[in-house]
Order: sequence, then structure tokens, then C-alpha cells
Amino acid sequence: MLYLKKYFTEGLIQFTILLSLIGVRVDVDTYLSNQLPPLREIILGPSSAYTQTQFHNLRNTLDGYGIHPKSVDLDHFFTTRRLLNQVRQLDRLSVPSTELNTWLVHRETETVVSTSSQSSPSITLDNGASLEDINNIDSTPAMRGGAAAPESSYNLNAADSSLGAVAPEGNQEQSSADGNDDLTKEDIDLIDILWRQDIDLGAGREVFNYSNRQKESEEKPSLLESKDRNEERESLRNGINLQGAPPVDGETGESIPEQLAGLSSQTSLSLQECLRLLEATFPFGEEAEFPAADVTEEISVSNEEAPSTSQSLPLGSQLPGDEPQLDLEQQWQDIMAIMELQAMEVNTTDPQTDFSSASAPNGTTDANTVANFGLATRSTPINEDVSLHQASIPSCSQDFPQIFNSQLDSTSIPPPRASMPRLSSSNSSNINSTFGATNLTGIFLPPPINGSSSNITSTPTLPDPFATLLEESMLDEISLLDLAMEEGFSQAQASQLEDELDSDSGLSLDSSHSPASPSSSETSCSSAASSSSTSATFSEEGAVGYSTDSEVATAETEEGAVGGYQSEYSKLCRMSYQDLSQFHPQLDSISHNHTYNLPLSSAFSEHPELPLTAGKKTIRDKHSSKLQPPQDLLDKHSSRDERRARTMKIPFSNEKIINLPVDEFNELLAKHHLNEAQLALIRDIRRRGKNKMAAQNCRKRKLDAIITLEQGVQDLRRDKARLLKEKMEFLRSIRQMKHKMQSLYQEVFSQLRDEEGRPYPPSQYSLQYSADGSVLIMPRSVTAAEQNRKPEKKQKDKKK
DNA sequence: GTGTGCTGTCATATT
DNA sequence: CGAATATGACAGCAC
Repeated sequence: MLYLKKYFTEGLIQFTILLSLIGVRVDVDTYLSNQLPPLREIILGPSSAYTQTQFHNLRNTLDGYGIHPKSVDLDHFFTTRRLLNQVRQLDRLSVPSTELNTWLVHRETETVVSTSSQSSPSITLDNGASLEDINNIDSTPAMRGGAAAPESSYNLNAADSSLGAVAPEGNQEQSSADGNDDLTKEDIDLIDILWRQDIDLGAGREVFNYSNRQKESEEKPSLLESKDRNEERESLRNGINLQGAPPVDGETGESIPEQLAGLSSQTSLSLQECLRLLEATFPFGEEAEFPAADVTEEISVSNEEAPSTSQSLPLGSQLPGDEPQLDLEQQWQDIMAIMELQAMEVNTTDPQTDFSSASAPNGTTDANTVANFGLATRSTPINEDVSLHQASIPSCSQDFPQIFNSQLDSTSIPPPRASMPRLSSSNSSNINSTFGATNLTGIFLPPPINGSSSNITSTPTLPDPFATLLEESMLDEISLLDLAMEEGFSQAQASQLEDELDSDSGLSLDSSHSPASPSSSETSCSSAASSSSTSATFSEEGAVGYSTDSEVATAETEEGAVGGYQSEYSKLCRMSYQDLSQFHPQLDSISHNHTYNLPLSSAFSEHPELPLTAGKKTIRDKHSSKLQPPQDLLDKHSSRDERRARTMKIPFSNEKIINLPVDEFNELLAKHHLNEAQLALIRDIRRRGKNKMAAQNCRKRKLDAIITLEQGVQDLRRDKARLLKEKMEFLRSIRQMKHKMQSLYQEVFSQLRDEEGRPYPPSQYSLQYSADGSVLIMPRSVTAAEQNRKPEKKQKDKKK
């Protein structure tokens, strides 16, 4: 067992890390909510270090306070807090960012467990109060609800707590025998961690809680707990009395006919309360506060539901998750099984793992989602619905199974009512502003009746399978691209990513694949020289220098300036390359002499008749040039045309020949009396010089174009990755919102009562929101409900 | 010796 | 239409 524990501890950590890496937010932050719950961190997620520290601190603190980790109070507290935060976030799309939260799962001493275990039983499972209520165990549920989240500005939290307080009713009759001795605190921690993951994935811890409660109720009778529950019942009873509702038989949990007395009034109250909940979910204003009376009402309402549960089958029979699980869920189940928690055959499905819910194209795997969205549609149970519902609203979590069980077992399903009870909303205007004339079921419930095959196959409104495909197929790419593009995104990384990911792009950006790659060097070159790449600047400086010659120097006064210019140009070119090599070391291997000046062979004696051929054949004679007098050294930097011009006794520099405007050039030619050979040479020099600059500019433009295209491709890739990421995040947010909406819908629906005080079976009724702001209960077709019931039963049997 | 990259040059197209 | 410019192609050179 110890080995298994260790194994699973490590496995859980790894599993959590994996979840975090794939973008699933593994949120441990709720552990911290009691200590320091900045909403920002709750939404955005804490840093791993912070989380870890706070996690341990909180756990230690909890131990110090003697709260047993098994205590449902913790579950309720966390659930309440989380629900509150979720509700707060419902009004906006939260775009979660990929986070990696890691923490240590440490084994805690048995003493702590024992110490806390004494108090934990006293804390009833249904206690929705916060941790501060540990010392107020005896307080009534309503009171607890009020104190559930002191830091929360919303009383909705209190409402949730109160709702949670109702939950225990479902297993009150079983609470006499509850036990979970084989669960060590370590196990609880592990379960908590897993549950955090599931919570983030949309699943409710109530799944576990439910089973845990069941097990506790079955195996571990606790006097304290029973006492607390008695007190709670008493308080509930008081609340009911306050509301004028008939008291619930807290002892047996039997359905109480007396409840029927105050049904109509309670129905309206419940509806209003539900509407308030909805409204609070979408804060149109800050009017989502629930007075204490509301809390009491909630309690009373939920308490009324308890008796129906009492008639139902034992909770254990309802719990088993029958749906085929995804891998994640399977892991969870395996873990649970190995931890000898098979007793809780709860549906541990993660209602909304980011990929599980959507990745279930077939209906069976998506049972959770169906449960989320199809509660009202399915006639069958239940368990899935329960788990999901509990994920958000603990109080209703138990109510629903009870309701369903009552329906199933008693087979006293109320016939579909031709009359649609009209539910008026006090805040209908606000709701209407948000929802407009929409069918609530249409929003977060699958089409109610078309689920002939099974409710399980029914899918949420949004095409989750598509989302699944998208997410699964793009997750890797997105993550990699994010890594690459958001952090540095070096050329090598980009290329690697491109090779790995974007084979379909059809573009191959081979930049910097090899040091000698032309693209890289030219890219860097052009980028570095891009500033000077303007034709005007570069053409001026790019003019071929007019090297000084000893002979010409004496005769030509201009040559000094020309030589200076030429050396400057050479320097510019060299500097450009040196600068480039600074930024691109690979350029060091390419040390071309790009000075556009060719070494002068002083020994070369040009024949004026054959300047070109002679120049081409014997342009360079380095050895001889080195042996030449100093004035000949200047010719090393002269081009062929310069030498030719010198040889031809051209009286002006090549710079003038090349760069002068046509008019001035013609004037210059006219000023000097030149022979045909000289004129031809001058025109060739001008032509070649201009063409040379043109070629340089052309090549630069080419490089610039290539660079621009490269950059464009990179930008597009980055945009693509960003858009994909955003899309995934939006999809995730939408799914979460749907889940929350479905939970609220379930909660609202669970509190509805007909004239006789019986809950409306979700399989036969659904809530619809009319244009005038009123909420209607629409009956479903009985046939569809029956059809939906069969497949679930089959699955249930399978899992058993 | 060969391959590669840079540069200059030519021919041609384009402005 | 001519000049200027752009560009593809080629050759030479350096590495």
C-alpha cells in the first residue's frame, strides 16, 4: 500500500504537470482561498512557488486548526469559494493562460489526521461553511451560510453555502453509518489534488465528496456528525417553519406530504431565488446579494427535496459512474480503485476536462457533458447529473439524485403538465437583457427531445467534437510556437519549428540553417545595411573610386579627393561586413573583399587600344604590385575602369563620369577635347558604373524583399499561433461558461416545485426563457425521456 | 580541385 | 525616343 501510495503520489505530480503543460489549468489556488485569495490570482492562477508555499501553509494551517482533510467542510468551502469565483467570472470571458503549477504532495503525520479526524466528523458533509466555521459547528446551516465566505462581497456565496447545507439531507438516513477509516490523510491529499484538477477540468469534487459522504455514512458512524446533522436538521426545520413550509422529517428523510402544503408559495420563492442566482451569475448590477431570509429559503427548499431522496434507492446504487471514461478519467478511477475507494462508485468523471468533454465524439464518452447539459433532458439518473451539479453547487448535488431516484423508484413521475407554470422573475429585465428571448435549455442543454438514442449521445450546443479536434490537433503546435515565439524565437528555433510544424506551408525558410547559408548572411547584411540601402546614399558612396596614380597624380588635382573617397568607400564596405560579423559570427567565415576595388597591377601596361582585354587578363599581379613604389599601392584599390581611365588619360574622375547628371556630364565632355577612344571609354565607364550601382541596389532590394517575406512569414506564423491559442482559450472559456450555466440551470431547476410540492423531473421539463423576461417550465415529451433512460441504465449496468 | 558566395559586367527590359 | 534604372545571366575572384 505504501508503495502504491508513493507511486501514485509521483504519478499525480507528473500527471498534474502534464495537465499544466497541455494548457489545462491545474488550480491549487483554491487551497489558498482561505488565506489570501486575491481574485486576480484566482482567475489568473498563482505562481507555482506561491501556490506551493501557500498550499503547504494552508494544509498545515488546516491541520493546526484541526480540520480533518476528509472533512466535507473543506470540500464545501473550496467548492463554495470556487463557485463564487466562477460566478464572478461568468460575466466575462476569462482567457486562461497556460500555466504550470507544481507542488509537492507530502505525507502528513497520522497524529494530525487523528487530531483532525475528531473534529472532522463533527463537520457535517453538508456544511457549506468556510473554514472559519470550524469552531461554529453547532451553528445553524443558515448561519454558516452567512459566514461561509466573509471576504466575499457577494452573498451569493452564502447562498451557495446554504445550498450546500442542504446537501446532507440526501444521506442523512445513511449518515448513521459512515466511515472512511481506510483513507489516510495522504490519500485525502492526493484526492484533493486530483479533485483540484478535476475542478479545473470542470468536474466537481462533489463527486468525490458524494462518494466519500456515502462511504462515511455507510461505514463510519460519527456521533459528532450525527449530532451536527441533528442540529442542522433542527435549523433547517426552523428555516422551513420560518417559510411556512411543512417541516421535513429529518430523522427518516421520508418525503413529507406536509410539504405539499406550502408548495406554491415556495415554488415562487424558489424561482425567484433561482433567478437571483442566475442574475448573480451575470452581474448586471451589484444586486446579487441575498438576504438571510433568502438563505433560509434556500435551505428550506433544499430540505424539502431531501425526503424525496429518502424514498429513492440507496445512494450507493445511484453513484456508479457508468459512462466510459476518458484516459484522464480512467486514471482517476484507477487511482481511486487502488486507494481502496471502490466503495465510492461515484461517477468520478471529470465533467469538463478540456479535452475529455469535447473529445468524446461518441455519446458515451461524453456522458459528463451530457450530464451537464442534459440534466433536464434525460429521464434517467442521475449520477452524472449529480456529479456535475455538485461540481458547482454542492447543495443541489444531492438533491438531484434524490429527485431522480424518487422519480425512478416511485415511478410516480408526474405526468407532463399541459399547463406551463409561469415563473415570474423579479429581475426579469436584467435577465432579459442578458439572455434576451432565449431558451435556457437551448443555451446549455442539448436539444431536449431529439435525443432519441440517448441523452448521452446528445452534445452540448457548441460543437465540442470540433473543439476537441481543434484543440488536440493544434495543441502541440501551439505550445511549441508559443514557446518559440514568445521567448526569443531565434532563427534556429523558428526553423526547427517550421520544419516540425509547418510542413504544409510550402515555404521553406532556410535561414541560418548553415553558417555559410546565403540567406543568413545576406539577410543579416541587408538588414544591417538596410539603413544605407537607399539608392541615393549608396550610389554616392558606391561610386568607384578613382585611384591615384603617380603619373596622374601630378597632372590631376582631383585625384586626391577621389582617392579619399575611394578609400572611404572601401572602408565603408569593410566596416559593413565587420559589423555584420559582429552580429552574425557565421559571417566571419565569409571574408570576401567586397570593396569593389581591384588590386592594381602596376606592372600591367595597358594598351590603350585594348583596354578591356588587357585589363581582364592581367588585372592583378599582387607580387608585382607589392614591389611597386608607394604611389602604385594606391592602384590596388582602383577598379579596372579607373585604371583604364588613367591609362587613357581621362582628365576627370570616374566618380564624375558616373554620377554627374547627363547635362553636366555632356558639358564635361564638351569642355575637354577627347578622342573617340576616350569618349567611348568614358561612356562605358559611366554605363558600367551606373549599372554596377544598379546591380548592387538590385541585389539589396532582392535581399530586402526576401527579408520582408521572411518576416512576413514569421509574423503570420506568430499570428497563427496566437490566434489558435486564443481560439482554444475562448473555446475553453465558453465550455466553462456553459458548464457553469448548466450548473446554475440545474440548481434553478432543482428548486422548482409544482403545485404539489414535488420537483419537476428534469427529464420531462425544461426551463425556457421567454422574451418578456419570464421563465417558463416547458414539458418535454415523455417518449423522449423514456428513450433516454434506457441507454443510461445499460451503461450503469456495465459499469457495475 | 571543387563548391559557394560576392561582385562586376553585359544584355535586356522597364520606367 | 533617349536616359536612367532594374534585372537576369554570366564570369571572375576569393574563400
